[in-house]
This record gives sequence, C-alpha cells and structure tokens, in this order.
Amino acid sequence: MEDEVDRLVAAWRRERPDLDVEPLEVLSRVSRLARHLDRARRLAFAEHSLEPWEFDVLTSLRRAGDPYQLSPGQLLTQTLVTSGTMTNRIDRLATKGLVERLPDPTDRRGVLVRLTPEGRDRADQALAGLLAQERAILGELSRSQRGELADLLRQLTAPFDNVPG
Amino acid sequence: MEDEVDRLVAAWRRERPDLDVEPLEVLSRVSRLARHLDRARRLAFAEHSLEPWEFDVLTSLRRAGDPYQLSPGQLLTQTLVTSGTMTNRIDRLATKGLVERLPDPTDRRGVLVRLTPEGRDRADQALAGLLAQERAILGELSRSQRGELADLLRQLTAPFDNVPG
DNA sequence: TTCAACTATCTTGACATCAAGACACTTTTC
DNA sequence: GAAAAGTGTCTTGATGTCAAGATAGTTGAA
Repeated sequence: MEDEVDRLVAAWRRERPDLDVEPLEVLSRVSRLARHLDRARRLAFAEHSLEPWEFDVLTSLRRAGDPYQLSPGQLLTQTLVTSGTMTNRIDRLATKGLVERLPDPTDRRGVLVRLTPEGRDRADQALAGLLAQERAILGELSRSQRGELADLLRQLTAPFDNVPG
Repeated sequence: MEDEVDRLVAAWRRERPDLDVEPLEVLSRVSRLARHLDRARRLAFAEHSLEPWEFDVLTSLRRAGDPYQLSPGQLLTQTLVTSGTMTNRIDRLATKGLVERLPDPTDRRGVLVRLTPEGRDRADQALAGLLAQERAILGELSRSQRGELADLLRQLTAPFDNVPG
C-alpha cells in the first residue's frame, strides 16, 4: 500500500529530478510515524488521565526499580528534554502527588525524585494500556518482521545514544 | 551495538516480568529516533536561517510544482498540525516575504498560499542541506537495508495515512 | 588551603502548539 | 429557493517547551 511519503518522494522526483531524495524514504517515515504515534499515545493515556509527558517521567522512575528514584539529570537523558522542562514537569507531578523531591544525601546541589505509591500505580496502569495499543499498531507485521525492524532501527539510534550528542 | 531502548526494555523485563514489552523494541525506537532527528534537523536548517516548521511549509508548497500554491487545508494534511497552528505559520512566513496569501477564485471562504521566488530558493537550498545530513545518518546502513527499512516502515505508516484517522 | 573550573538544578522570558469554538461561505435536502 | 448541514479558515486562551543564564555546591591543581 502507498503512504504519504511515497507521494512526497514522487513529487520531489518530479520537481527536482537532479536530486537523490532516497534518504527521505526512511527518515521522513520515521518522523511522520512518530507524529502519528504521539497522537495515538495521547488518546491511550487520556483513559488514565495522564499526559504523555507525565507517563514518560513516571515510567522512567518506575523502571529504575525500588526505591523508584532518580536525579533530574538522569531523567533528562532518558526523556530527551531540557533541564528547564524537567524542572517544570517535576513541579507539576509533585503538585499532583505522583512524585516527591528529596535532597540527595551525597551531594548538596542534588535532588532525588521519587515516585509515590500512587504514581507507581498510575504508571503501571498506563503502561498496560500503551502496550495494548502498540500491539494493535504492530499487528501489520509478523513477528520476524518486527525483529528485523527493531534491529535496523537500533543501528540508527545507537550512534545518537552512545556518543554525547 | 546497544542503544537506550535495549536498556529500557531490559529494565522493564526486570521490573515487570509479567508483561510482554516487545512492542517497545520497535515503537520506542521510532519515537526516540524522531526526537534525535528533530534536533539534527534544527541544526542543519539553522545554517539556512530556517526553522524546521518553516521548512515543512515551504517544501510542501515547493513540491506542489508551479505555481507553488496550496490551500491551508492541504497544508494541514501534509504537515500534521492543527489549523490554528497553520494560520500562525502562514502569517509569519508571509511577514518574512516567503509566501503570500491569495483569495481562492473558486471558493470565497478559501485562501491559497503561494511561495514567493525567495521562498522557493530558500526551500531548495535547505533541502539540499537536509539530504546531505540524512545521508550521513543513514551511512550506517547498506543500500538494501535502507530499502528493507523503508518497506517495513511503510507498512506501519500506510494505515495512518490512508484512513481518516 | 585556596582558587578556578566544573557540575546540577532551577529561573526567566519568548514562543510555538493545541483544542475548542466563531465566522463566513457552500452544498445538500426537501 | 429556503433551511440545515457541512466545510474552510481564523481567533482565543491555556499550556508546554526551549535557550540562556543564575545560583549553589563540588572537585582538582598547585
């Protein structure tokens, strides 16, 4: 089946036959798919009264394991936002009682963000919902295709994730 | 090579061994890669004094071919933003002299957005820069791997692009 | 020990985005 | 041909994000 990127690439080949636009076949699809996924995730989380950004922070802490705490700096690298954004997010989650700020006992500049029991429950519930939705989206692909796709994507993400870029 | 999603998935398997988190192997990579691409694109466009959103609008018009004009509604479906956002974007691009608004001669509610000659040049220059950068990112993959990846991604994007969802 | 360089977090101000709805015009239905 | 339903664009108000810089604390070198 044809998608919007097929149409986009065909248009470029007509308008700019001098250029090789093949890279768009991969990377424009990644960007557009991410945009669709954002919308779908927003809907899925709405059933649990969570915003996508709330889910991102809560689940980062949830994954850290007992006692479910990380520094704001560690949260930055996981969620790919700036420090100002993270301060704001932590403030709002703390107001809602889903996380709390604790002083870092080993560094007086530092802070630790800890999940409250309610925050943990909300994260767990929303994760289950997200996985159900993602399985539906991936229903298009066979198990082996999903594995192939994951491997190819890993080759593109690894350089970003492993250098200080 | 390992990436952040490998670590994320391993953490979930430790914390929630009861859940099948395999969908994250694909879709979390798509979301994170898109985020990295956004940042890289922002840098590439800065050399041409364009914001990513400006590029998106200008190139949509560029691809339309002579006379390089589309309605705001057509621009919406290409760029995946809301109508309020598009109104704002067109305003700013018009102020900068890169596009102009014309009345639609066939529908008095309607408007046509047309690229100015300067807008067209800027779009062409920025596209060349973007393609160079994307080629560098895709250098990790062989030609056949890029083809495979594009095909697998198309299977995921096509349902979004072809239903009114 | 003291000073410079570095690091972690937070503050600030500007700005782009979205959702919801208003408004004007067009198309369909009876 | 008049009313209802539909469509295209713009306005409004709230909000989340970013870049840049401020502040406080830590570390390393001499």
